[in-house]
Amino acid sequence: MPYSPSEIEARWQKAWDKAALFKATRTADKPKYYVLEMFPYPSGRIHIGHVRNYTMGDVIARYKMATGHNVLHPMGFDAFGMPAENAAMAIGGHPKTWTYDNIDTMVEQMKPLGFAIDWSRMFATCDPEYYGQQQALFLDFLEAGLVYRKNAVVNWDPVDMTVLANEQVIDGKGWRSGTEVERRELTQWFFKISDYSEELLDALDTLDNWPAKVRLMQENWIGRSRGLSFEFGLKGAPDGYDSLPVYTTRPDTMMGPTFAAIAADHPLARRLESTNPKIAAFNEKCRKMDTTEAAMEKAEKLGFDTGIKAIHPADPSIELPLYIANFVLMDYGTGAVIGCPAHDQRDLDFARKYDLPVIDVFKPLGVEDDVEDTAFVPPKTEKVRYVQWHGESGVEITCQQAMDQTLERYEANGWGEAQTQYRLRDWGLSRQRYWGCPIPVVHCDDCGVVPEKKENLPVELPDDVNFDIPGNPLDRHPTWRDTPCPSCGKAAKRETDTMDTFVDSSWYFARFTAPHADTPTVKEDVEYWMNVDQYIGGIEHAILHLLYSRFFARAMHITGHLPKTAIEPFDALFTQGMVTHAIYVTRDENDRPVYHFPEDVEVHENGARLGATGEEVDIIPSAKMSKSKKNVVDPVSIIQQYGADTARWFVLSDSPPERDVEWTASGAEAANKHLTRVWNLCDRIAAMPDGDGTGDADLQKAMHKTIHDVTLGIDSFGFNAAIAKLYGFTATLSKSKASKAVQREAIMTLAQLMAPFTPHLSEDIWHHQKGDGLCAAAPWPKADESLLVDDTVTLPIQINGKRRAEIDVPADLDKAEVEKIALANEAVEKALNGGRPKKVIVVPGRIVNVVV
RNA sequence: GCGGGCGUGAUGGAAUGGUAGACAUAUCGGACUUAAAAUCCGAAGGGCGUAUGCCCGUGUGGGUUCGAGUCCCACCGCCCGCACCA
Repeated sequence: MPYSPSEIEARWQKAWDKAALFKATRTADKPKYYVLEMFPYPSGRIHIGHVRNYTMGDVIARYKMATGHNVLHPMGFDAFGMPAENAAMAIGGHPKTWTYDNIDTMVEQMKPLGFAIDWSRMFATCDPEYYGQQQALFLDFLEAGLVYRKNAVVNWDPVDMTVLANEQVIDGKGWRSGTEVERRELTQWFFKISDYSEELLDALDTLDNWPAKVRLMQENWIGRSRGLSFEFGLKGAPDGYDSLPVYTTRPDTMMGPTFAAIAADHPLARRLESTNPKIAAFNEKCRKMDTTEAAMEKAEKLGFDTGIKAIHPADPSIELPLYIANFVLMDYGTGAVIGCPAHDQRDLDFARKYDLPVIDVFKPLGVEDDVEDTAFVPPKTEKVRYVQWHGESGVEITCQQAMDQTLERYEANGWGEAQTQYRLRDWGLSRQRYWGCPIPVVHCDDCGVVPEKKENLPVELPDDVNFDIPGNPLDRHPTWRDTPCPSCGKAAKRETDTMDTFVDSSWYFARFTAPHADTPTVKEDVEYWMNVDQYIGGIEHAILHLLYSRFFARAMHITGHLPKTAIEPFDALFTQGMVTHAIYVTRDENDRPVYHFPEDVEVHENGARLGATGEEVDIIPSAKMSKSKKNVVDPVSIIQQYGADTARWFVLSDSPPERDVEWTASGAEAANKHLTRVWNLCDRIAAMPDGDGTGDADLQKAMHKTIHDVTLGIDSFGFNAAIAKLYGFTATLSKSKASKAVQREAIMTLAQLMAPFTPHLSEDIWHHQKGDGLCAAAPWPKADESLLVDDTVTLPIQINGKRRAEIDVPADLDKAEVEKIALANEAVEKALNGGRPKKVIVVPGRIVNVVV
């Protein structure tokens, strides 16, 4: 019988369904295991990257089932967000229809992959059942003081009359209108995540099973710094502005500042613009800038001299010019900075541009040169010579020591005080858009901002909206806004802002434990299933999503929705790589790139050409898949061509899971060949006559080594390495002359070890070999430790670190004996040339190095 | 600009500081076949050499070590994030 995946896969998926194998249930007799992949956005079709991501989770889920766990492996959709509205604007229709149609399509595409998912728990964040509970959480957070309102800046498109997301702002212009974007201040809702800066930072140390790089990125993002908080006296400022609070992380530079600067949105700058048209014009210019940090950092540094003088707190004779500058951010620190050009590149560029003096505070040891074009910014632990040191010169200490001593001195003299600051800002959750979770509050003329009553939840989105006119359809809906005030009952207006979609994804993992409950969570269920034992997702979520979720878990604990043990919701995190694909490109007459689908290209020995015209094609290897570059691989056609098992096997086979893997047709072909080989092998063994037993011991030994290696591989996310071992064992088995019973045991073990990757093929082999029950429900094989050790080992002998010979020695031979044998080796004797070795290093079981 | 990461044969990659290149692709050779495909077996980092073998080799330059792809420093290139993309 030929290997026929389409038939096999459908059959066994039905069998698993019937046995309800993947339904997550709470029982007392087994430990639980919760494995979760970051849920997808319903963009339309599944992507080969999804296949890889969910296969990784599925390997873990199936492995944990086989090792005796109650496994929770759910799937859902992160379904609110801009693309649905954009689609509604571009092609008509309704975001809701577009979203749910996409979800249906994607579920239909995912099911044939045979994932061990409990589909009964599926939900989308745009289900009123889900977002109604999210509104309940919001109300609890509000009551607990975790949410507040303040003014904040948004990107405003003056032509489309709408708020733009950062990604909709391209080079400072609106993506549709092409007009210059303005900054506009709106009153918006914020989560008090900054109150938890210290805790979120300190608790990173407990996340042992998170990648170190993610913890480091979060640490830097939260950004704890110890610095000096002080006030400049102001000379020539308007009444009521006598002093200016400033914070600096480099107190030692207080000995060399040459200017001070404030943000264009600083209250003082706003006060000045009301009477000075030039300042008003400058501030206006600053406000037209992109609001992203990257854009601010890259933009040309601009300043406006206000004419006001800032008086140095430690020495009133120092008067610094006060600028308004576009690189100072109002929402970090106090919105005012001290400029020390010699030791900050940005300050130096600014000083050179506006002809400000540059005062060296310290110099490298043994160097006299003054700072010219490059600021001197050594690591804080480096010892330098302070040429400006509280009136002295020539003090040699580290910057850190200088900062500490300066802080002490400033505090002692009452010039300022030491302060710990965090870079982390509060999380603004208001979005001026339709397709999101409505913020459940009401604005009443008499009572102000009033929370909606819980019994009135969910506050559902109205369906009768259209997107012909830009702006938020909730704002112009004729009736939706009208509602009685929950407090006094008078006519009032609903909040029309919706929530950031990051809110939706900040607690879905908890909701999966009781997805259809009429409270956000259910005590017994969260207590049983939380925490997520293994979370899997892209590195692009290293900061925002993961930090927001950590905050949310704390907030949910405070409001009684999560146990204390779940405030760090993800015990282990794994960040997986992308699936990439070569891009095929030719150039048109204007040298612009023209992209081609892989199926239109014929790859030949030294390149590729277009099938239709024979034109040579440039190959850009291993690029991120994108529709516009035509290098997207459709999982549906791969499954039709080769079957789900091949797709699953291949996406994990060639690269370590944390790295990108390039999809190649030849690689998929090879994976398919291998599965066919295993299938044929099963057939052959079933049909073979009983042998004489030669090689039984060798095959058993190889089998137990493979069990050991594959188990280790799965446990440590070494899926590609585990697959390499499975290739090796398949080759061993196919050449084996062992007896039928031993070969049968070997092929069944191979099927089991492959089952997390290729569950359908494994199930079929299991069935053919008459295994008990379902392979997916069979207990994981155990390696016999006694068969894992070899009696003899081959040791390489190095002479001066270069390999020159090999010796075979008993594995348990002691060091002195090994050294004796090594020194008697021909190559070693030749190198020694009758002399004695300077040193002999013997690493048991590893290597011998003779130094001559 | 700031923060984080990555860089190994023709290609994807393997390698607790211990024989660099496992496994796979592409390539080449052989078996089978009238032939091709499929399948099976085998070769293979580069250079020199009939060969035992010798030299070189993990982005570049330096350092630590008996020993470095792995650790440290600097540089180059690419990727991710930068708070309203999901």
